[in-house]
Amino acid sequence: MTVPHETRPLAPASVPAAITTLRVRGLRVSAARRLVLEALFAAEGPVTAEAIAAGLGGRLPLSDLASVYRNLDTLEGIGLVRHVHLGHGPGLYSLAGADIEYVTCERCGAHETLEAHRLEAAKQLIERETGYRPRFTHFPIVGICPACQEEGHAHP
Amino acid sequence: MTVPHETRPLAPASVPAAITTLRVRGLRVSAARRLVLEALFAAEGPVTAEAIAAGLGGRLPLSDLASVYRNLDTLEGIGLVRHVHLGHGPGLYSLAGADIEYVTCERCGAHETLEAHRLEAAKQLIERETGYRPRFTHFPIVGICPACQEEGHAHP
DNA sequence: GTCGTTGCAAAGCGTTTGCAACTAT
DNA sequence: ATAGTTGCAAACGCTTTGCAACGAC
Repeated sequence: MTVPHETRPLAPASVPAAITTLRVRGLRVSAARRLVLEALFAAEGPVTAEAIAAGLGGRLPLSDLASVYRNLDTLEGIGLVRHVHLGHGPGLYSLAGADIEYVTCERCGAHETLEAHRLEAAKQLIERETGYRPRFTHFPIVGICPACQEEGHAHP
Repeated sequence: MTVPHETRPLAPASVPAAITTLRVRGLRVSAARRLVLEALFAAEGPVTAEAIAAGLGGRLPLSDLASVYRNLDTLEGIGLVRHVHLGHGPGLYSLAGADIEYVTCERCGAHETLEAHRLEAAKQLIERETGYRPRFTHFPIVGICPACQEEGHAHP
């Protein structure tokens, strides 16, 4: 998915609900695909494909990493899943529910989630100034968190 | 450099000026290092390490890609160079001159540069709302450019 | 039976690292 | 002479791809 979220997020309420969506779209319901969904429902917060493949550290069966990536991509394509890039590490995947945006600290990696409407005023200023309509869902706002600001500007 | 720009940007005026900075810092002035600087001065806009190693497509001698990365890192460490990640591709390097920030389109990859002060009001709103002080120099604002907005929200 | 999907292995991309040879100081 | 630096090759982390076997429909 080069351009995610072109489909409106569907905010699945449960694994069965998500599976119904799969069937409606004519996609098959395989064990591997079901596992990805279960992992995303079981996880608290966004997780790596690696973590899903590892069964969230033992809570679920292992699956093949390549298949996890393929399934995440498929699920993202139909709007059930989204992912965000916080800093340089691996992408973090989650269910495509509420309209969530991210802020992350480029110094310590801390991050926060925000309901999109809280940034609406700022986004409109940016749009007026640049013409671009900002979306902090796939790539976050990157800056310096409060704790790192207090540490002065010295190297840790 | 995990956290770039900790040193104030020095805005070198010319290759000789940058080389003076190298000497002041006690760093050696090798041919490879000089070539990286020449490439950055010769390039119009930010360029990939690959492009520098390729001599900007013939305009300069070839150099070793690993050395280019090491030198870019060194030069960034002393504040002569910065780099930005626009989308998923390779990092783009430039001389650390004026306080420039970026906006990029996640749909078509277009991007614009902005003097940082133009976004000051928006950044203050974000800081008030999140506590984070935004910096769009290393990671840009990502959104949808005017052209892609007009194309509606359909897939291309 | 068909065709989407899987698991495995291998490749891909951008970047970093180990190391002996080199060279700026 | 003594570091810092180079070039090469090999590894890295994350993600994608080719392909035969498999399984949902």
